[in-house]
Amino acid sequence: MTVTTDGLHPDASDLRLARVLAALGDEGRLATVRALARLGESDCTRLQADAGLEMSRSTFSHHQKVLREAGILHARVQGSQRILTLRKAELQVRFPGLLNAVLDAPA
Amino acid sequence: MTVTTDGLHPDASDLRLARVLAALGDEGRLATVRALARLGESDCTRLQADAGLEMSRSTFSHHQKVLREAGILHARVQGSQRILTLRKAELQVRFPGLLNAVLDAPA
DNA sequence: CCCCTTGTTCGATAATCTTCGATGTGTTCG
DNA sequence: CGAACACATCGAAGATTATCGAACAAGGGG
Repeated sequence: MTVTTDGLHPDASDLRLARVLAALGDEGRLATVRALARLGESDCTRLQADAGLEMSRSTFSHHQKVLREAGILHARVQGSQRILTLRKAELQVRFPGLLNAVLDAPA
Repeated sequence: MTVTTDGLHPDASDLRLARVLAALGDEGRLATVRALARLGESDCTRLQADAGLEMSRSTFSHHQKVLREAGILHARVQGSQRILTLRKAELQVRFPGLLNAVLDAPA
């Protein structure tokens, strides 16, 4: 059998539209997603800086968790840091055109 | 001169992405938008029923206001009722592909 | 082994959102 | 005019979310 979930990231088929939209419906999280799209991948510290977010580390961690639990980004452990990536392909399969529309939209 | 705003609906150029996404990031409001896309246009009472929303009239009015202030739908007065329509064209110009992606997405 | 860095989790507080019933406003109809 | 209808708005209660600092866990380097 194929294990499709790790308990941290929802399975691609479980992504719920309202939840994805709600996660993206916050300026800070939207900036985070845009920055991650530019960077391709990044650790948390750099991503927060690149997104221009002045908030505590714990608050950013919270927002990152919201994005992760909505299925928008993926985190993998690399040494002492977590490398974040957008789940572009899976989002495209489930909600065709959605992420691109968001990333291409004016600020 | 051209009057572009009526105080109730944001101007097309003022639509903010995060606000639009936040407005859509709620199951009830999402169902409302989907139903309105099917109906083309509708008064509030019928739209609420068609969207399958069991909530008080005042609560629906509140959600309708959130959608309107985000620039997603338009209300015009017709006699004693308000006729609601999606601002499809304006959304398409400002955020190409976004509304279609939402409407075409699986529930 | 200590310590610094990275990031999460917890507990508290503040802000925002949801929901309702009551009330108000304008419309239509008898 | 008066009742019935369609919605909006107000004010309050409850739920959810945002935010922070403190405490915690895991890695990497001296």
